[in-house]
Amino acid sequence: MAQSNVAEIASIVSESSRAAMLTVLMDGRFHTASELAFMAGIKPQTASFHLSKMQEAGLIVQEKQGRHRYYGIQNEEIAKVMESFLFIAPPVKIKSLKQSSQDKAMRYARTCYDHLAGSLGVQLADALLKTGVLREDHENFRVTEKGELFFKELGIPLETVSKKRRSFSYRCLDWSERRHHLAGALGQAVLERLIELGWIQRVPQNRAVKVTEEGKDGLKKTFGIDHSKEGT
Amino acid sequence: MAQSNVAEIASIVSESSRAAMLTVLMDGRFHTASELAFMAGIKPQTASFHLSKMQEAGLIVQEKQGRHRYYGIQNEEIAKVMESFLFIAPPVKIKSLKQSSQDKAMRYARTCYDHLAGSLGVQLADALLKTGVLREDHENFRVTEKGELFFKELGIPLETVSKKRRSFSYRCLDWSERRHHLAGALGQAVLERLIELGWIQRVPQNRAVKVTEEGKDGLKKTFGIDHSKEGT
DNA sequence: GGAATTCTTCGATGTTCATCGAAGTATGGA
DNA sequence: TCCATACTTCGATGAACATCGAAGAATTCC
Repeated sequence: MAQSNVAEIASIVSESSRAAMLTVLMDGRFHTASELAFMAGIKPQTASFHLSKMQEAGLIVQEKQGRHRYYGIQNEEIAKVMESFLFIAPPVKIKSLKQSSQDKAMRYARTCYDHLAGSLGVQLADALLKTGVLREDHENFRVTEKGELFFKELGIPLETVSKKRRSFSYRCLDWSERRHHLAGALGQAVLERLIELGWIQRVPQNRAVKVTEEGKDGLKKTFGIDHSKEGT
Repeated sequence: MAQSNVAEIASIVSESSRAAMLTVLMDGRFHTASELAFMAGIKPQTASFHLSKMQEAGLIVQEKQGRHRYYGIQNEEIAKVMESFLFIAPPVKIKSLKQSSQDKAMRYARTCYDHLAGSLGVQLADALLKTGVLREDHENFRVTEKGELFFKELGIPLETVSKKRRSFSYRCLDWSERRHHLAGALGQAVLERLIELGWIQRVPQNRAVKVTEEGKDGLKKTFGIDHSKEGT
């Protein structure tokens, strides 16, 4: 009767190999087909089959580069929905000490698609609100006059950022904190800049990011974020 | 490898009969097993099988009443994720004139779990913000002092509403409007009150709601909402 | 107590779909 | 030109699972 297309999207995500690949892609970076196959523990043929299926469904995009094919999440909205899944997905059973510390690290700070999430991401958004750099404006954050100066001093040229044809600065819900953090082009720019400054570093294996010693200092001075403990 | 539980939840929703039943349940009301079976176009046995599966997964809850078993969406979070699915699900292909006007009506005003959504829901939240009844406060709306008086006059006793053990007044994202509307216990209370006042009426077949003649008048006077056209 | 209703459990059936081996296409390098 | 790499398409296999008939449990009505 009331055949909904919700089922179609869900059926894509429901397969464990595909879900695994999507989870990998949630780091916001592009990955090759064979890399994704390896991460999901399947043969390249099978991965190819799944990837084309997900591409057809509009969940991911492909970019050819020589004999490699790079795959990435289609856009922010897809990433957002994937993230929202974690809201109701039962918490992962922690089996090992290693997993436990990984989980802790992820909850503290991770990338969500192309911006910063986790406790650190939420603290950052909070700090920017509190100091009047950003203001809440319906679904989005808005940069105040004071904010324009702030980002300039931080080394983020807003003119360039706002030229990209995507939503500039919207609020993204954080599954571990259940609070919003900063997303959109501005969120991406901030993440990039923090990495560039050497304040945080991506962890190669997963979406977690690590705060460096300079980072602790810089985050304290620039944003007033004091963090006594963090994940491994 | 990195077996995610996201896949488990998705696999529940991915089956078309289950998706159909969940869609029906998204009106926020409880329905009997046989009613859901009929709506999904399957035999009672099959529906029973699906319902127990969804219950086990924590998506829905059961309530026994005599020889009937009533099923409903587990909680707001589940409803929220279901709603967020519609964000990325491709728009339904409109085949008939009837479908087209149904779609129009749904977009104009519908229930989202237990509160008001659609264009009307968003307009309402906007109006309450503009007049200073509510204020945005992170993920939630907050009732101002002025607001307390407002709701009292509207016939909604806030003391009673806030006693319920659930989030009082949070912001829910609207798939058709891509804007937030009012959810939580307060959102439910407002919907109930508007129905009680006879300003809006539920449509039996689906989640759409209809604004009555008194409703047009009342919404205009109380909230300043002027609506020139609505769906059928 | 007996009949009707509402829903569930069990078992058999058939279809859908993920998987991988084998073979085919494109790209890059020697 | 030939080979290696990266990825795809095709076809066969096997397993998971939705479906429904039949029969069983629980409840209400007479």
